[in-house]
Amino acid sequence: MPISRDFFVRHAVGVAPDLLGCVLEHETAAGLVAVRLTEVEAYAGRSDPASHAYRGKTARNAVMFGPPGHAYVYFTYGMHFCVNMVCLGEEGPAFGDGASAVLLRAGAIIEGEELARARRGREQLASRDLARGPARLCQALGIDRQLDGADVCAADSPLRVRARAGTPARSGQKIATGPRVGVSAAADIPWRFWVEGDPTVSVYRAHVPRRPKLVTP
DNA sequence: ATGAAGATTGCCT
DNA sequence: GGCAATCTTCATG
Repeated sequence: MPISRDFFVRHAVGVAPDLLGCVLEHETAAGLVAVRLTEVEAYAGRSDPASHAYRGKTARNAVMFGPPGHAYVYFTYGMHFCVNMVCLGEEGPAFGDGASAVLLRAGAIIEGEELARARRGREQLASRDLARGPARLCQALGIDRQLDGADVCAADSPLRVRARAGTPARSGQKIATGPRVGVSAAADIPWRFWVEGDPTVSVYRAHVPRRPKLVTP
């Protein structure tokens, strides 16, 4: 049974830490893959310079301006997908004027590891690396543009979120926070949340600006 | 129409 | 730690 929509009907900064320990599952003809989430990042809407919603609604980010509890999937770097959970906007219960979301950055595969491994391509990967990173997580679960807008609170949806059994604290886990990864703007705001000590949490990599384009003489 | 940057990753030295 | 891969999106001319 999927998580209640009410879970997402609040701001992303509140939702993000509560998503740790929840399960995201994607069911396809090939089978089902499920991950227990271990790392997420919150993005506020219009007020957040790092958010895709900062400059208003466009064709790409339209789902973020819709109702909470749906997936916002985007394509980046010419080859990778990342998935977010849409939450409530900043300006109250009226949908369409806020657009906050939580980026799912990493998790541990708890079901369908064989399929996840096949999708990831590399046979020699350690289990912990299968969904360690936002684009890897999407690749392991087979998430692509087709799932943009999918309702993760509906039982008949191919992409669903299941509530965690207990709080991380209850199972002896601590939640750590820090600056978001890969964002140049608002780097001082600690809206990245992860399960401390979990081996599936992604390793930090500094963002390197690309070298300038080569001009032909 | 054009171009620069991007919520990244894998492989190289 | 550095660099290439690869293409969509958005801002600007």
